[in-house]
Parts: sequence; C-alpha cells; structure tokens
Amino acid sequence: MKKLLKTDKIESIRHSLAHILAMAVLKKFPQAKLGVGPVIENGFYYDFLLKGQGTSDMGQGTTVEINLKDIEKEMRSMLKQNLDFKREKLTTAKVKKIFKEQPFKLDLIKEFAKEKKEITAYHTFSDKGKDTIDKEFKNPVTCHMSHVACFFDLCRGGHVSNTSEINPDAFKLTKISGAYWKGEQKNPQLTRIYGVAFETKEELKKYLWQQEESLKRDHRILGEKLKLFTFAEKVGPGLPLWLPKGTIIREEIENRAKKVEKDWGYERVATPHIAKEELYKMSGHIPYYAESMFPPMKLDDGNYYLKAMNCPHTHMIYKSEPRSYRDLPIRYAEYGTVYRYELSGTLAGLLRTRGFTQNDAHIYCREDQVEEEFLKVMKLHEFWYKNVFSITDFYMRLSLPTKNKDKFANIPEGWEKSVEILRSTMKKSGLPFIEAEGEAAFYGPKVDFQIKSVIGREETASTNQLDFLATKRFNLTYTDNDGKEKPVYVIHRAPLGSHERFIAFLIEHYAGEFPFWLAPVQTTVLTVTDRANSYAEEIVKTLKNKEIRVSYDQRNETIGKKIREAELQKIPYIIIIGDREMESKTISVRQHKKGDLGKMALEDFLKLADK
RNA sequence: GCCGGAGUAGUUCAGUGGCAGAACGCUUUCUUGGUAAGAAAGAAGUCGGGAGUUCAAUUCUCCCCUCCGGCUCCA
Repeated sequence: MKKLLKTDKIESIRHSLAHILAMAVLKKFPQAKLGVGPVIENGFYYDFLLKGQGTSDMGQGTTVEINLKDIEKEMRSMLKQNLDFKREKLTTAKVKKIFKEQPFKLDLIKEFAKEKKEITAYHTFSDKGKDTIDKEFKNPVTCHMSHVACFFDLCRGGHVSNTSEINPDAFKLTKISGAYWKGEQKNPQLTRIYGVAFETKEELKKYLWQQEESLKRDHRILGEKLKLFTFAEKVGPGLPLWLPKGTIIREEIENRAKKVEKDWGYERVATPHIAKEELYKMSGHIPYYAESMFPPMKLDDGNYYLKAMNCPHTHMIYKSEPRSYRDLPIRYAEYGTVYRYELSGTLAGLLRTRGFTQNDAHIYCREDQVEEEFLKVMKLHEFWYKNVFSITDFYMRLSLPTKNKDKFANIPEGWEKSVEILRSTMKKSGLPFIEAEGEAAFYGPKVDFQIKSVIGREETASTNQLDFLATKRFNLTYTDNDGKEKPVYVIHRAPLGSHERFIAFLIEHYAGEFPFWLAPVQTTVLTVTDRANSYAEEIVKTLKNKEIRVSYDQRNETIGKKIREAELQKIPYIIIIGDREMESKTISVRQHKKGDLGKMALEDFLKLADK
C-alpha cells in the first residue's frame, strides 16, 4: 500500500542507482560476483560476493566506512558521465555468454529459462562507449577497465533513461550487512550494500535526520527514561503496566475524548471484559477470529472469552430496548479494554500489545443517515489530529477484500454497497485517501487512518468500519415511520485507536516533549538554598490549587544539577526560587529547551501556562 | 509463531572455568550553591530460569522465558 504513494520516478531512480552501485563495486573489485539489486523502501541494495577481501575484515568499522564513501564517490563520478540506460530483450544463449563469469546471474538465467520468462537486460553506457558495446559486453566486468563505462544487468526494468535524471547529492550508501543468496542459509553469504535515495537533496537530508531522531525518540527508551510505563516478565509479554506519569497522559487524553465525544453527540457506556462463547458465535468472531483471542475459560455454564473487541457487548446495549427511527442515530462511546493473543514475535513496546484500551464507539443509524454519519466521523478524525495533536500528515486508507476471500464473510451485496458508500464519503470529506486490497476486516470494508509523525513513523491510528454483518447476525433493527422493522447500519470508529499505540506514537512525535496539557509534570519548583524552602512551598501550594501538576525539588543539590535533571525529564517550565525571588516576591521561570525567561510574578506565569 | 541477535547492580555496559566489576542512580555525611552533573563514604547482584558436563559453571552444552531486528499481522 505504501507503494501507492510513491511515484514511479523515484522507483526508477532507486533502481538505476542499484545498477550504478554494482558498476562502482565492479570497478573497485573487478572480481566481484553480482547477486541481485532491488528497490526497497527509501532506497535500494545490491548483493555481492567480494573475493579478495581477506579474512582480516572481521573488525568492520572503519574499513567498511571508508569503502562506502569511496564507492559513493565512484558512483557520483559515474552519474556525472550522463550514462544512458537502455532496455534490451535477449536470448538465453546471449545472456549466458554475457554473464559467463557471474555464477549468480547464471543461476537466475537458468531459473528464468525454466519458468519460460522473457529475459530482459538493462544496458548502461556512455556515448563514448556506444561503438564498443558489442566488443565490451562479452564481459561486463572488464569493460570498466577500459575507462568506458558500460554495464549489463539482468533486469525487469523501471529505469531512468539517463543518469542526468539522478541527483548525485540525493543518495547515500548507508550500511553493509550479510545476506544469503536467495535468502537461504545453505547458499553462500553475500555482502549486501544498502543505499537510500530521493529525488532531492532536501528529502535525503530529512530522511537522515528522521533516522537519527527516531533512535533518540524511540518510545520504549523514552518511556523508561520519563517513567511512563513498564513491562514485567511475571505479568506477561505484551501487557504494559502504566506508571503514574504515563497514566496522567492516558487520563488527560481520555478526559479530552469524553468532552469531545459529548460535544459531537455521543453517549458513554461501559461493558465488562469477558463474555460467553455464545456472544462471539453470534458475532461470527469464533470462526474468523478465534486464533487471535486468548483461549476460553471453562466454567459451569460454558466457555467465557476475554473480549478482543467491544462491538458485540455494545450491540447488546443497542438491543436492550426496541428502537424507533426517531432515536437514530445512536452513538455509544466507550474506552474499552480488549485482549488479543498476538504472535509473540510481533509484539513491540506499546505499538503492539496483547492488552489495550480502545477509544471505541459504535454508531447505529438509518440507511439515509450513513453518509452523513461517516462524514462526521472523518471530520472528527481531522479535528483530533490537526487541531488537538498537530499531526498534519495523515491519510485514509480504504481497505477492500480481494485476496484471501475465505477470510471474509461471504455477503457480496453488502460488501459492494458498503464500499460504494465509503468511497463516496471519502471523496466528500476532502481528506486524502488511497485504496488497498486485502486489508479489510471480515465483517466489512474499513477505512484506516494512517498518521505520520514528524520523524516519519507511519501508524494505523484508527480503524473505522461500516458493518453490515452485525446487523444481520445480531438482528439490529428499528421501527421505521411506516411501522415496519428495518435493519440499522453500524459504524465502528476509533479515532485515537488505542491508548497504547496512540501514546507510543505521541511520545515519538513529540520526542517526549509533551504539550503543556499532556505533560505529566507541568512545572517543577527548584530551590537554590534551603533558606528559600518556606517561600517555595507557598508557591507549590498555590500552583497545586490552580490544578497545575507541579513537583518540588528541595534536595541538597546544586541548582545546576536540579536544572539538568528537570531538563532531562523534559518538564515544560522550571521555577527557580532563591533569595532574590524571596525578596522580590517573584519567581524565576525557565522554559524547556528555551532557557531562562527571567523573573516574573506568579500570576504572569499562570497566564503564560494557560496558553 | 518462524529466522537471526541479546539477557551481568535500579540504568547503561565491561569481564571471567576458581572471592563479581565500572559509570550513573540510590543512602549517609560534608557542602548552602544562581540556570544542564560540588565532594567523600556506603549499600546494592539467584550474572534471565531450569537441567547437564566438571573437583569447580555467571563462563561450556541442552531446554525454556523475556527483549531486540526482520517475516507476518494489526489498534
């Protein structure tokens, strides 16, 4: 799906650079045997068997670094020669001759021949070399020795027509790693050289900055440093424990959500964490979803499951009384905790857990209300991301069921109708969207909201579905104005996804520097000497009365050390109290990362913090 | 779940077939200081868990658990 967002041009650039990389490596290591060189996310790689690289390169470090830079330099000089890329269809016999000294290429050729695939190759050459092509391609390795750039590679294609289309300052070789030929351990190990490439130098710079930043911002590391959450082996993998500071963030978000949902016409409900097997049989989760649920608890009156989703419970609330067309739409919101038995290897910090709390809601409406309701849901997402969290980079992904048909409930009419409604609503919303196949939930197509942080991490923040299956399975109906019972439409929505994933995203998005309203500790009062203690305590008390989350550091440490620690904790404002403040009845304020704001009256600080 | 890597003090990490190490943090004492680390002393470990080899295992072998990277999957 990510592919859909990329232009073909950048793919061509990356692919072409892989070839140029092979050329450069061949020039440095004429004996190198070539593997394959595909395009990957953000760049490309190429595999080589580099003979003559002695056994002494055990300590990679510097040698490798220098090599990459050298190869990069070589690549740049090749790019500047304005080399042409030309596609050629070749017979098996001919390619075999060209690649007679390239065992891996011969292996591929054999494979293609077996599959009766057409063999195409790309020829890279300079004007100067045009006349010598026939002579030179007898051995693509040696043609570099003649100072005429010329290179043949088996390739399906997708190349620039000339290297002048590639910005020589917009790519970088990033790392070297080992990789087995065709990914199989029994095969020889090759050296894989990775590179990243973009259309412009600015994009490359941004990417490199994001890489560097993402290491520093990893929510697992910041989560520990800022004491937000933890895991305990005895509790179990994928089951986060929220520490007091992390809990503040959870609750601030939840309180905000309660208010927003109230404003947008939702009512809140609450449901238990378990339910009988019958409920999940009714919903259809047992056949489709059982392997992702924790195994059942066997009790006297049957099996009980930990809930993996909130919908069936909420549907029971809808069914608790007969509904009239006048009641609709009904919007039930809930922060519901669910448990899913995810594969152990997929668990990752807070991004993927086995227990998480969703910002869930279900909207029950009439057919004539569906579009408007879904549109509102989309607008609600926009409001949260843009207005509340300053996440400006997001898009919707319409997930359709094509592959794996058996994974989806088989009601074709319902699917088609839902897809149509969703598609037209997405267009009306004016928000960016793409379509992806094979990602739908079993009970209907869904609209995922993909959000991107400032460091480029993309996550599915929210999944929204139009559910036509629940209506049938649970017999969710209302009495229309003609006195007849009609099916309702159910919309599932969760703009903030789960607390776990969303907060993981926010930690990285904000680099742990939360906006004032979310900061677990909003300000801290530091004393310079203990003569200031009683005045400092007064300040702390006042701040607490104003509902500001304040900590107080009166330890016997130097002011420099206290400031350092508060800065490392990324506390938005630091208040410093010493003799001078005591005399002038003021406070000294220091803003995180900005530094000293000077002395001010406490009231002025309150105004500042209120913004 | 699969493939690969790792697990030693609260944290980050050295290290060894023969008494377990550093830095930071923590505790105590001295120091009362002005915008990112004042000084000294002290406490702190089932060397992830279990089995095996050995006179002796944190170190070697096997099994399990957890974490990390990837596959896959998703909120």
